[in-house]
Amino acid sequence: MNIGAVSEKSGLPAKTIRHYEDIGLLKPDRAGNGYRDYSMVDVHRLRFLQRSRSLGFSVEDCRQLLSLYGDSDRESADVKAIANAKLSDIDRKIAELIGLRDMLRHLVKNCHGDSRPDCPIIEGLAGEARVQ
Amino acid sequence: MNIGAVSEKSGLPAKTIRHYEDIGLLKPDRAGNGYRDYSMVDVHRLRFLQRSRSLGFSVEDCRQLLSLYGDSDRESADVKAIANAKLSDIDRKIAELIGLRDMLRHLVKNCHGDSRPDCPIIEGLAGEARVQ
DNA sequence: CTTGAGATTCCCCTTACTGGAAGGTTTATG
DNA sequence: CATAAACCTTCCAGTAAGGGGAATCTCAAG
Repeated sequence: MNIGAVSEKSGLPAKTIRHYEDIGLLKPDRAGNGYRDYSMVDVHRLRFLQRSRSLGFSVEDCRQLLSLYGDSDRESADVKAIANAKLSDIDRKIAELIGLRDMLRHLVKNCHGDSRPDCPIIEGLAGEARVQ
Repeated sequence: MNIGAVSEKSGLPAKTIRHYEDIGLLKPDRAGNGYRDYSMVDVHRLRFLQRSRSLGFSVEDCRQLLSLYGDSDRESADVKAIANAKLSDIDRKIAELIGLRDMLRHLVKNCHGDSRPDCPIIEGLAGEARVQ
């Protein structure tokens, strides 16, 4: 599969896919003409990268997550530790997104017509920032 | 309030806070000694930036979100449109995080001891990528 | 009054892409 | 077959969003 098809299937620009190869996140075969030749496994890795990058995980986070199944030398205990750490991150992100969503919903609801909302949304914006 | 205190309250490094000022996301007062002097509103904006950046929103997304309450010239319909667009993004992100979490949980559960997991997790990694 | 913590600016470095040039390949068309 | 469009290659340079660290200044404590 050529890079264009993979780009479409993964939702990532070809530039980014080549970049991920440069930094060692995948190593597609090469066809006789020099074109990169991707497998479905590559597509899966790239879709995964697209998802987790857009959710705020760093490339190094993604590399760890990808190593969870890709590295057959890795010990199971190690896999579990990494996965559990990432699970905490994910739970926190979910909670924060829900907070953000509720805040925005409140803003939309209290935004009644022709002038700016007069609710004290600014405090909601900051999450649990009730410090002083 | 000096930048150190604000850094602690917002969870952002001082460097980043100055950077956000450089790109126009806030404009703290200056004390007589030249030090930046932050208000609680600044702290709220920064906490908000910290949260939404870590959730994968770009700085420009954040700028729009911040403008939802900061710009008194903005029309309400405009506010609603932006907020609703961001709400869709947030809902999608939440769904993706939940998918990621379930995938990782499955991995942890099926990771029984001393060798690499033998479940076909690689397909789970790619989300709903059942294309061919 | 000096010493250490914290502030300032400035400049360069890093991460993670992104755009564009210059050129080779494949595919569709006259 | 020719040739043009579409797609691929590498390479180099630029952007976005900070981070490191020097040189200097200021504030609080002893």
